[in-house]
Amino acid sequence: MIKVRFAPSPTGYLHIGSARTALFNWLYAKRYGGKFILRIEDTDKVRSEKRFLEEILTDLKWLGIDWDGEPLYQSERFDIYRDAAEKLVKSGKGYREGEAYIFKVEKGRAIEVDDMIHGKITVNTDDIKDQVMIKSDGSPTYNFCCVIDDAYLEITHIIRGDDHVSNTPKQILFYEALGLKIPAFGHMPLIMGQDGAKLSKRHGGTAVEEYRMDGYLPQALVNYLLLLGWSPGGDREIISLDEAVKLFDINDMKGVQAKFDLQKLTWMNGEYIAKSEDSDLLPLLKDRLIAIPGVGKTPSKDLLLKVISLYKVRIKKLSEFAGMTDHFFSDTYSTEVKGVEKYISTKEGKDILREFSSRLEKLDDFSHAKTEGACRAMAEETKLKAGAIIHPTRVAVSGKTTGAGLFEMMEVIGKDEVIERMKKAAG
RNA sequence: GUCCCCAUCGUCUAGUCUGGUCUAGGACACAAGCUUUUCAAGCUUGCGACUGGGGUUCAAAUCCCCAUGGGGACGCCA
Repeated sequence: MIKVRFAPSPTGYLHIGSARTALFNWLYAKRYGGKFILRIEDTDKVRSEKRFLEEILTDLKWLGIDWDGEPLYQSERFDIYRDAAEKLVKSGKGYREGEAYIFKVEKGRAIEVDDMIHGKITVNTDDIKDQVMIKSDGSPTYNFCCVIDDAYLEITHIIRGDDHVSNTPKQILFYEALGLKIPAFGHMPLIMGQDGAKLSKRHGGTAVEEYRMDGYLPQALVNYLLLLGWSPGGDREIISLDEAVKLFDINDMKGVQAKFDLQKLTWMNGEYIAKSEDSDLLPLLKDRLIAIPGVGKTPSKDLLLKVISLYKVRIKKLSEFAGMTDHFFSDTYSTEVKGVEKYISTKEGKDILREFSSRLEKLDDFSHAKTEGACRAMAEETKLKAGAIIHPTRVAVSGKTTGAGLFEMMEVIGKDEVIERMKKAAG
């Protein structure tokens, strides 16, 4: 059976690159009906923190990645690592240097790795120094405990970032010395920033959590990450996790480093938001709305759903929603100074608002069809363009020059409030 | 410096393994237009790439070599 693992170190948040590694391992397991194991690499007892681990697990779940069984903690296995090192020293394959256990590397050998993504990689042991197995403080080195645990967990395929290719021959040496079965390896290229440098904060954030907070949908982030280094072939781009499980083939992974394009991720996020059900968006948007000053009380579900259906096509990130729609939920909404100056600080603007609001007042039915009819009729009679009425009204009612269609907006806000705002703006 | 990996539009990529159907396809971004009450969406069009040089072959984006460029690793970090 296929068995893969993801081995985060709880010394920080979940990096977007690590999330991608986890994602492809998970996909590989799901694709072939295998198991996906979590191993916590907490050998650095000083830097490892519980809160980091919790956040990593939260992020994985958020992305839709689940794991089999309980995670394995390396911090609980120091004795096992030491025993293995001890054995190698006793058999002459290693030596002591103070408290440390060092592995002796046999020179002049070629180590071949048949990488699932890169193909054959050959390294000469002349380029590998003797390797520390157990450090002077008693903790194991990464390469050593990694091998012991991967063998213990019976991992069949190790899929990880390219930054590990140089670790692989070292680890193979350990597998051989310990008489353990060597798994298959696949190294995927790293994600870079737009400028080709290592992905960092200035490229839009490296923590999965940051994207969650900024209002990216997990489906969008996963879809985007999927496309970085993998393609099912052809023109397919919008792919769900379920579909990816069916389509995934590690042979389709590219050996090329890809640059992280925040613009494309954001575009994709907008696509996912627009296609989401209003009711699915509601719980995600509600908390963000309540958090902004002025809204205070919890808006009604009915009102929220109406506004969501009007605005979900206009936002690219969930975080944009509150600022664009505050006028539906509060009378202390934000206003654009420029819009006010242009449309309602002028005499014409005020005249139009007075005239239009008095016409609206006479309506019993405040549906968008009726209010639009009133607007068109007024335009006809006064020889004004409809836009000349609409623009000042929009600013008076919403404080903004952009947004949903004016008449739909007015219908949602309601007659009394609309008239009040218009009169107030007209002075 | 040494070792390893990689190379198609600005970016992500299809095509490369199994040379010919590629005057290289799609998406993001950008530009123009249509639609239109604004914005967004939508539709149409445009811009835009096989890193360079040698081979192999009737034929190369596709195979080989070299150069160049990019990345990674050389920790008693993980």
